Parts: sequence; C-alpha cells; structure tokens
Amino acid sequence: MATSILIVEDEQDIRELLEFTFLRDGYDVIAAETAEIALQKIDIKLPDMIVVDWMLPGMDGIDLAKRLRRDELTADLPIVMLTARGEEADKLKSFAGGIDDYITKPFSPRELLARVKALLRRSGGPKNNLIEASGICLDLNSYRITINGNEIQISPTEYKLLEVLMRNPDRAFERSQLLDRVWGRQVYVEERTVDVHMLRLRKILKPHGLDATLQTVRGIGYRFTSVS
Amino acid sequence: MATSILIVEDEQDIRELLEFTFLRDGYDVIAAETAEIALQKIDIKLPDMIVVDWMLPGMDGIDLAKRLRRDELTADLPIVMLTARGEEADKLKSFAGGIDDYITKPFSPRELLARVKALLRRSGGPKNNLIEASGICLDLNSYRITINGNEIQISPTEYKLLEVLMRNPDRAFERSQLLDRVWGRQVYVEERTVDVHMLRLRKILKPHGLDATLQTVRGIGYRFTSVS
DNA sequence: CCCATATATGACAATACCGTGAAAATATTG
DNA sequence: CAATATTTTCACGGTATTGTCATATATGGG
Repeated sequence: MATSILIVEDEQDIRELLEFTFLRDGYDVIAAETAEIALQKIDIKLPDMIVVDWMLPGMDGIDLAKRLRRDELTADLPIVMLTARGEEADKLKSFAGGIDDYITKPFSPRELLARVKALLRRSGGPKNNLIEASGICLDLNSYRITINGNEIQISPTEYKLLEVLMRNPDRAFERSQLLDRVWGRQVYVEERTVDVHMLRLRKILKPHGLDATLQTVRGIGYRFTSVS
Repeated sequence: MATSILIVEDEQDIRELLEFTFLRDGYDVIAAETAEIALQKIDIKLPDMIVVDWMLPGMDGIDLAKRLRRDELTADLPIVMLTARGEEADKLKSFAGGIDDYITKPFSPRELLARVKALLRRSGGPKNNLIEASGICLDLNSYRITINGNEIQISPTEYKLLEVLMRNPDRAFERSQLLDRVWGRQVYVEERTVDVHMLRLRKILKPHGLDATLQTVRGIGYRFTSVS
C-alpha cells in the first residue's frame, strides 16, 4: 500500500497542483477543501501525513492541527503547514510545537516533496513484522501467531486486538480507543463487545498460562503486560 | 517465456536501436516513449528489468525510478539508467541508491547487453532457475511444473498464481495483492475469482497430498506454506 | 457487610467469509 | 470458423466469526 497524503486546501488550483505533485511521485492522495471535510476523511481512513493550508474558510489550519493533536488516534500524524510569506514569523512561533514542518507559498513542488519525504523518513520507520512478548509471537507477514513456537488458531478480530495491545505493552487502553484502532471509527459497536473479545483472547492464552498478560484496568479498560 | 525488458526512451532512433539490440539477443521488449506510458505498461505486465533514459519529457527517469522503488510491487525491479556524458557525475550521485546501473550515451550495444546480463544475473533474474518446495517444482524456463518428479498439467493463470505464492512462502497475500501480481493492475476481475483458482490449484495438488500447502488466511487471503 | 458499579461469562442470533459447482464469457487451437 | 480449453462470474450452502444480551461474579467504598 502506498503512502497516503491528505491535502487540505481551499484554492482549487493550488489543491490540484499538490495532488498532481504527490500523485506523480507515487503517493495516494486524498483531498479536502475544508478542515471539516478533512476530519471526515480522516475518520474514514487515517492518512500517513497531512499537508494543510494555514488559511481556510471556517476552521483554519492551526485549529485543525490542534484538534488532531488533541485526538489520541491522530496525535502523532505528521503535519506540514502551507503559509503565505509574511505570516510565518509571528503566528507560527505561537504554535511552534504543533506542526512538524511548514512551507511558504509560493513553493516549488520539488522542495515540497523533499520536505515531505524527509518528514516521513523521520517519523515513520519501516514496520517491524515480528511482535514478540512472553513467548507470544505475531508474524505480521504470514498472519501467524505462535506461543512458545506452537502455532495457534485465532480469529481476525482477536488477531487485530492482540496486535494493538502487544504493540503497546503496559499501556492501558480505554474500550473506545480499542474500538477505534481495531474496528475503525466508521463502525459502531457496543463498548462491551471489547470485553467479550478480551474474554476470548484469554481463553486462547489460558492453556499456555499466559492469560494473565491481558489485564483488566478497572474503570478504564485493558492492558497487555508481559510476564515471565 | 523470455526475459522481458521495458525500454523508456523518447528519442525514436535510440529507442529503435535498443529494441533491435535486445530483440536480437532473445529478449521480449516492451517500449514506452514516456515515463507515464511506461507506468501503464508496467501495470499491464511487470517486466524483468527496465532501461530508462535520464532525460524524458514530463516525468524524468529519476522520478520514474523513485516511484517504482516506492511501490512494493516494483521495489526491486532492476533499473538501468541511460545518461548523456557529463550528467552522471553530479546528479546521479544524489540518487545513488535508486538505480542498479547506468550507461553513458553514446554506448555500444555490446556493452549494454553485457551490463544488462550482469545485472540480471546479480539480481537473481529468471534465467534458468527453479522454484522448489515440498516436492513441487516450477521450472521457470520451460514453464513446466513437476510434483515429485512427475510432470503435471496446469493452466497459465494457475501457474502464475502458484509462482507468486511459492516465490514468497509463508507470506499471506490479500486477494487484491494477488490480483495485482498475477493479473496485473489494469484488469478488473472480482476478488472472489482468486478463490476459484485456489480451488483448482488445490484440486491439482490434492492427489499428491499437497493441497495443505495452500492455506486460507481467514479475513485476509491465502498463503503458501511448505509441509514436510 | 451491603450496595452500587464494573467486569466476566455463556448463549444465541446475525453476519461475514469461504468453498464449491456450474453457467457464461473469453481465449486458444486446429 | 468450429471446437476446445481456459477464465470469470454467479449463487448457494456450510461454517467460523461476531455482536449483543442476560446473568453471574467481582470490586471497592462507605
């Protein structure tokens, strides 16, 4: 799957220039005219990075960035801001921490690509295809899961759930966070459904004495903790 | 099937010289005038190697190479770059990792062929090799398949599908990935068609007790795993 | 020790996914 | 062009998976 970039830009010609530039360089491009539309598109599919104009009708680029930063799912999404010359000096400083890079208009496509590429390299390393803890081993390549070397059977949803938990060991997830990450945002399922799937995972791990790795955090949700 | 080479060159006389050179030496040749056309042709059929001119109208050779490198399907396609004398020193260095070899114009056909052959040999080109696992043996030269030494009959699509799977043992492919690799990207066929071909492959392997090598990965797709 | 709240668990109906045969469409061969 | 082989689509049925609910059990505060 190609790297996907979300472009948020209200001026049609600039938006099209951006689309063309990224498409030509092999990215998947999603475009939005406003920050509001951008948020919708993000809910449908999380992009790998966002290029957003500073000036937008309605919610502006800074507001969008702030909002994305506040949201746990998008908190570390790389954001590149487009600004007109003269704006950057004062205003951007007031929001130093929020964006990852900015480019002043007019910009050259070449420069934009170089920045974006550098940013992606910086923020998203190559994905590891083995997750291991406490003898549980997820092979993301073959979609196999083994416990102490023995392959075990697991259903797709349980697999994804376990993957999310094991990618973040010792981190407590709220049910809603797990729903977002495993089920996606566009589907609505009851929060209690998470409990049922945790139960099923524990049943699978129990014969190997590893059900204690899936811990309940009362009042919050669940957590994966490796045991020895 | 012969090794196929995609030539990307806008100057007609050079393009024809290249075509003639490779055809005479027994290669299948696909030609494209621009990088954009080249991408289309690649979508139709993935070549074994690409010879591309540095200077092209529209997307240039470097951009093409970059894009191919980024795409998982073409990431390790051997690329030979043609450059005019004097260009190579500075610019090519800035893109050292992306191409596999380059040749300065004017070049002798003899030298070009030698380089291409060396590159194909180096990158494990499809010259005279076999894929074998669990007694299933694909002879990529003669397009034959034998199981425990006995030649068996198989249709072209089944062959290609089995080849893709056996080239990547233990890797789970989504149906869409198999469609890209076996059918090409530009054709549209239903994802479920993959199922039918997997069914046929299993029927072929079943009498030899090898149908278990083709495993269903529920919710994802399929996987080849050698059994002993 | 009891209550209020949160989580665990088993059961069940709905659903999604896959295998399969067969017909229709397409390509290949003589 | 006819005959044959291959490929694609479709639809049906079986089965694993999934979401929800009802009920049981646990937890922690007062």
